[in-house]
Parts: sequence; C-alpha cells; structure tokens
Amino acid sequence: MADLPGKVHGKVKASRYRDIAAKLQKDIRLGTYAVGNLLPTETELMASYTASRQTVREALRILIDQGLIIRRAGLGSVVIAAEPPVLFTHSVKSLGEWLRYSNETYRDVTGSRDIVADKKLAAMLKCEPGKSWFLIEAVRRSDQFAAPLGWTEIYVLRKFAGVVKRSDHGRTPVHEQVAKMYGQTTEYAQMEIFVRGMPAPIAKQLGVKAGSPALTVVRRYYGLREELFEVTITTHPEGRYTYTMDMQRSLRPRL
Amino acid sequence: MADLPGKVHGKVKASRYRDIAAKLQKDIRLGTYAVGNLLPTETELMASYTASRQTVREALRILIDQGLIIRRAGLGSVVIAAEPPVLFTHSVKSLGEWLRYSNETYRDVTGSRDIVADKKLAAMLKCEPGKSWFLIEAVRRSDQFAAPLGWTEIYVLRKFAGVVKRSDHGRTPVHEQVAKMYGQTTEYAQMEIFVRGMPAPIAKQLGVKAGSPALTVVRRYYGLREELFEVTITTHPEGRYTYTMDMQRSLRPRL
DNA sequence: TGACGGACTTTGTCCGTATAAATTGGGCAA
DNA sequence: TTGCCCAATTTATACGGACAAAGTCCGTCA
Repeated sequence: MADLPGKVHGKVKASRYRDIAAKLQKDIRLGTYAVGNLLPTETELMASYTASRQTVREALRILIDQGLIIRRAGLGSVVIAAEPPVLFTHSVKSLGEWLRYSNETYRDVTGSRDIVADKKLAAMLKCEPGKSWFLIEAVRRSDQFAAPLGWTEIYVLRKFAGVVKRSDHGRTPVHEQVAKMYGQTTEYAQMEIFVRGMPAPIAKQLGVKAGSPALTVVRRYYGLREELFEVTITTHPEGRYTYTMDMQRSLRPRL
Repeated sequence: MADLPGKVHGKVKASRYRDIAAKLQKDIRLGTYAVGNLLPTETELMASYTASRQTVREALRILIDQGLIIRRAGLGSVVIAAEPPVLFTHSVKSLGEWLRYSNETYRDVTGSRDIVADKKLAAMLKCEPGKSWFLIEAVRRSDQFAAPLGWTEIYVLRKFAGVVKRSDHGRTPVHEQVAKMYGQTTEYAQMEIFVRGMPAPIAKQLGVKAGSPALTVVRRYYGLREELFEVTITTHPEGRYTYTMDMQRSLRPRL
C-alpha cells in the first residue's frame, strides 16, 4: 500500500473517482454525512455525479482504505470516522522481533516444572488463580558479554510443555515454537514494562544485589477466543537492557 | 480496513478473484514468481484463468494490499515480497496517545531555562554536544493521588520556547502545542525505556530515596529532514508508572 | 557513443450490463 | 407478542468493451 499509481511527486493526479472520493471525504469531515449514518447508495451517487458504478465504487474504495466507511451488502456504506484515524504506526514482523533481542542472545535454561498459579502469580499473569502452567526458567545471556542480561520466566499451557525438547529451544522465541509444534497462533498480545526492586531469588541467579533497580517486562500472548496461552516475564538489572521503539507517520497512499 | 466483505467467522468466502489471488500468492511464496520478477500480465492471467479483466484486477489488488506486488502502467506487476511482511501492528492516533497518561494527569511546571547540551546530556538526547535547548522541568501529577507520578524534563528548540505561555500548557502534550503554535509536525518519533537508580536531584523533587529503582522513558520527536526538535525525559519511582502496549494481528481484510 | 523519437506493451480509468449474496423490514402465523 | 419467512434494497462479484497514460524497447541520427 505504499506506492500506488495516481501519485506524482506527492501530488495526486486528477481522475473522476478521486474527485468523487475527495468530495465525499469533505462531506464526511464537515458532517454532511455524520458518523453512524449512511452514505448515499451507489445508484444515487451514480446519478448525482453522472458516473458509472465502477467509478463510484472506486471512489468508495478509497474511503474504505482510509478507514472512513465500512460497506455491507444489503445495508450500505456506514460512516465510521470523520477523519482518517491512524496517524502513527509501529509495525513488527513478528512478536519475536517485538523484543529487540538480537540474534546474539539466547536462553540458558536452568529448569522447568509444573506450577499452579497462586493469587500473586495470577495477578502478574492476568489469569484465574488456580490455573495450571508449565514454567520454564532461564538466564538470558549474550555471546558478547559474560554478565547475564536478565532472568526469564516462561509460563505456557501444560499441553505445550514439549517445546523444551526442541533443539532450537534456547534461541527461538517460545511462542514461535508453540506455533510450529502445536499450531497455536498468536492473535493478540500485550506488553507491560515497569520497574521494581530486584527480587531476592532472581538477584541471586544474576549475581546482583536484592532490591537494586530492575526492569521487568511482561508479555502476554493470546490465541483465538482471547485464550491466554503464554506469558513471559523477564527481569533485567540496571544497564543491561533498554527497550526501544520507533514510530513513523503513516502516509495514506491514495488521495 | 478491519472488517470488509468476504469474511465470515474468520473464514474466507470463496470467489473467483480470491481463488486467483490465493494461487498467485502460493506461486510467489514458492518462488515460481521470484521477488524482483514480473507477474504475468493481466491479459495472460485472463487467458490462463479464463476470467475477465475485472476479476483478474480484483485478485491483483489483494496482492497489492498485502504488500506482495507493486503495479505500474507500462511495466507490469513487480513482485516485491514473498510473504506478507507485516504481521502485527500497534497503532496510535497521535503521539500524545502513545504515552498512556490518562486525562487525569498534568504537568506542574517548576521552572524553565535555556541550556546548552554538554557531552552527557547530548548522549541522552542523541544530539550534538553544544546544541542549545529550552528546558522545561515539571512534576507529573494526578488528580487522583497525592504522590507525584514522576519527574519530566522537556527539551525543545529555543525557537519554540513560547509554548510555556499557553493556557493549556500543563495538560496538553508539548509536541502538540508546538504543532499548533509553530506548525512543526512530527514525522518520526522514538522511545526508549530503561531502568536506573533514581538520580539525587530528582529524588529530592519527588520525595523518594536517591538510588531507588526508577523507570526512565525518553521520547524523541523528529520533524522533516530528520530534524530533532523535542526530547522529553520522564523518570518514575517504583510502582508509580507502568508502560502498556497492545498488539493485534493485522487481519488482511480481503482474502 | 549517446540522445531522441516513435512503436509497442501494460496498466489506469471509465463505461455498460447481469446475477448472487447479505441485510432489513414488514406481513403472517403460532 | 414472538418468531419465521418473503420481498425489497443494497452491495458483491463477474462479464463485456474502449480509450488514456506510463513505461520499455529499439532504431535512427547527430
């Protein structure tokens, strides 16, 4: 959607359907067609603009791409926004890329076991207390540095426990392994970043002082029907990890 | 682009053009049409699929929307990717929404002054040492709680210093004020989150212990030609701030 | 060699038409 | 009243055709 025809040096070439789209956009922005209401039907637009159905539909397609309307057979064109809504976007190819660990990092698994969420863990994972999980604990390390980057706790549904046996287990994001082995896809994900004093058990593993500044990142992965199937909690000591995100103004290609 | 026709309960309805699109996608993924090469022309596709030009073009439009091809009059359909590139997106309406402060928070400005970036500050801002900035310092507070949420340092170019005089200064993101007053728009932005021990001067302002865990968020705003025009640094004590981000699998509407 | 021009190819735009599918609303029956 | 089916409306899909605009290719000419 980046570089479609109709653009010349940033300017938009004139054409029948673009003119119609521009007029409709204006009418939507000015409230002639309010949000929630219907646009005129294709037949009406054909009459009022003296254009063919093809041309009218091409114009309406622009409004769809801009997120201004949705269209339904039997219903019509519903105005859902007065302005193109999205201005800035941040995109990632996969949720693995989301975490900006480079390829030189890996998980050094220290152990794994079944665990039942008590009230405190349930709050952290955002699941019901009493839910069963399979826990994988690991130290995140880098090829470059001797000091560990952080401590990782990975909670997956018990039925996915088999991922620990994979040969690429330490270097591939677990949610990708789950997808490959069990076909569980991630439909929705959530991340939380906050600061806390380093918990004593983790401090011991990482060789830092308990209570020292620690950055904790919680990632929750949801499948179909909002089912939470994996949560990872990583905790980093001061100076070992920075989360970075870039955002770009999204250019709307057509018109 | 969320909910176009052709989808029923997540499944895709069969239709001529979707079949053609699916076949072409497969051929692209398998390398029959390699990246950089051309797809068959519309006329050729009409012949090989026994479909009208309209139908073929509808199929190709799907590939365009998926970012697999670009089309040019006189050239053809160039394959630019073997797989739909973007899988997960996080979108925000404005960069103000980016920072998840609700409307109940505001900046309590404690002072402002000119400042020249020394080596240390330049590294933090990612600018050249010696660059001049206008610094606004403020405590971020909430209507709900007595304790301050954090400490904010806002660095803007000196020519934008006038924003402090605005009546809405404390409740509107500064980059929006700059946009309104001076027409400076944000084309690109970057965020960094890391943990550090609370610096003594800030600790004093916030009434917490120096060296206690602190979450620092740096936001850099760039205009046209990569010009850095604003940087904000906010520092939060433990328990006062959590950064949250939601990501949704981007559903490609057609097909 | 390099610039220019024209023929050719390919997509862009626009028109006409027909049938299918989805949605709504009203009438009818339980 | 409630629920179901039918008819009307509206968009979705698909066919046909025509000319314009943009890019490529190649031969000609300086």
